[in-house]
Amino acid sequence: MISEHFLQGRRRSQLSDQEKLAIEEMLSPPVTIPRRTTIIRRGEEVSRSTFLISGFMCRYIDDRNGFRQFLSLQTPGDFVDLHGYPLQRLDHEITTLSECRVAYAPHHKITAVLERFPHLGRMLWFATVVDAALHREWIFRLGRLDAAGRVAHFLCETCTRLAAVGCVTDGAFDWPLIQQDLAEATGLTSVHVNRVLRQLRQSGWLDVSGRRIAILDFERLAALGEFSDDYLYLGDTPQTP
Amino acid sequence: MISEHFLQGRRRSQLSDQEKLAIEEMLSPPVTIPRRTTIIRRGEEVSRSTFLISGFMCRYIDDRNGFRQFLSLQTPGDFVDLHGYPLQRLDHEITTLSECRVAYAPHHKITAVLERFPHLGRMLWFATVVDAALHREWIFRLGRLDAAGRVAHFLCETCTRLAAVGCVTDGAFDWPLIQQDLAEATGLTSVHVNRVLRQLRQSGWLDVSGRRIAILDFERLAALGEFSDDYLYLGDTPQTP
DNA sequence: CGCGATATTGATATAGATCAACTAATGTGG
DNA sequence: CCACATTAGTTGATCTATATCAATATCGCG
Repeated sequence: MISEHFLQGRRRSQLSDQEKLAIEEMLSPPVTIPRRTTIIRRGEEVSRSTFLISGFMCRYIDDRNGFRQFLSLQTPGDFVDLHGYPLQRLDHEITTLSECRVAYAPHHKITAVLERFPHLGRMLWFATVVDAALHREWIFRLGRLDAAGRVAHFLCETCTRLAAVGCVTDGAFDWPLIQQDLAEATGLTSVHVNRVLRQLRQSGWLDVSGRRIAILDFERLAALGEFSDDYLYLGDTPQTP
Repeated sequence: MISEHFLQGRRRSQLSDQEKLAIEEMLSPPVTIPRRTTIIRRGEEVSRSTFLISGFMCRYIDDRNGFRQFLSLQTPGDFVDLHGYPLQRLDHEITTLSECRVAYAPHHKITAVLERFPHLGRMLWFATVVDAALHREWIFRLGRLDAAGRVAHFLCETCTRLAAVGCVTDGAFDWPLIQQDLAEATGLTSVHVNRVLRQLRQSGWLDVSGRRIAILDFERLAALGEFSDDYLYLGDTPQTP
């Protein structure tokens, strides 16, 4: 099942078998996109949304001088631009960081499905407001944490999200981001990210080798980054209205 | 009409008279809240959402040491915590900055109304994803702009939003925020905000007097803050699906 | 009028940026 | 499979924007 990771670890259990099937039916056959490919540009009108099956993507905004600010890291199971369905025009770019497997949901199909399954509409709405909750935590991270805290917080968040979709083994996960990407996510320079990583490595809290990261001391990283996973809305299953 | 400013300047024209009436009916009678009153705390379960009729509110997250990061400034016509409807538990605090007039929408009433008016559901969804678009721009602002740019961008955004609901005359609007608030919105200290404001005042781009702000040179401020209003989704009225 | 809250200014400290090599990987065509 | 090119990572030296600390001035209100 293509969308098996959608809302996994959140309220997926509230989806009926019929609804899960309906999601599958609104998705096109999966396609593969090479790494570092931009699939949406700011200002673009969109008529379909992208579901990420495997790989990493990110959303970002470029400033006047081409400096880039990441807005989100997208991991398997994310409906990357579901907000494009109500918005119809996007205010940011989207690009692949690794080779990605995706399936598209044409907006007219979403509309058709939601007419038959109104409750599924609330679940999709829920997915977009969780996305906004992540944005809020990013604002906090950039506004109030120092360099080490930002990196730690970002890694804790990513690890927790990846764990929820089964992409973490023994605290380690694939990591296609280069240090420049980390810098663009945390509002730092790549030079400073490099120094922060060294510090975390030397403390024995982290291991970054090649294209993989191992979190060795999650507790300490979480303390450093003032991370708590409540804003991810994992694990709880109150009824979606 | 209590909710006359809801989605004003956006897709309000798509609301039928019946739908506008339905919104009115899901709102409780307006109440007044004194300035600097916290109405929601992080982690709190919510069973109603708050519509802001007049006054200013803000959402924020406190860090471990009580330092505060604003996540948003809420202006008249905002459905401040509509995302609480699908989320059911909030990940941030909400407080009034000035005396505010609000009306509450109990979630069970929203549910009832949406059953009768599915299209209204898409409009509410649209309102929450626009809110997320603002969050994204705040991430950009904090991650990529310097102090003066952040202040300028924030003021341009606020002025544009207030203008859309008719709260700006001759570039001037009420301003209950103290410099400490501006600092908490822009990730700076109040001392530095003070210096940036002086600079903008001396350049003749701005006039801050008492509890009012006048934007004297919007163009230059917008250039300084790399502001463009596209992410506010004003003025266009593509059909909400 | 007087007191607490807010704004302003100056002096000094510092986290992180910038600039500039240099090294280590990774990839590629012959 | 090697030679070379390209990309990514690392380190040191220096600079600068903003924080911090501290004092004073002004505002708004009871």
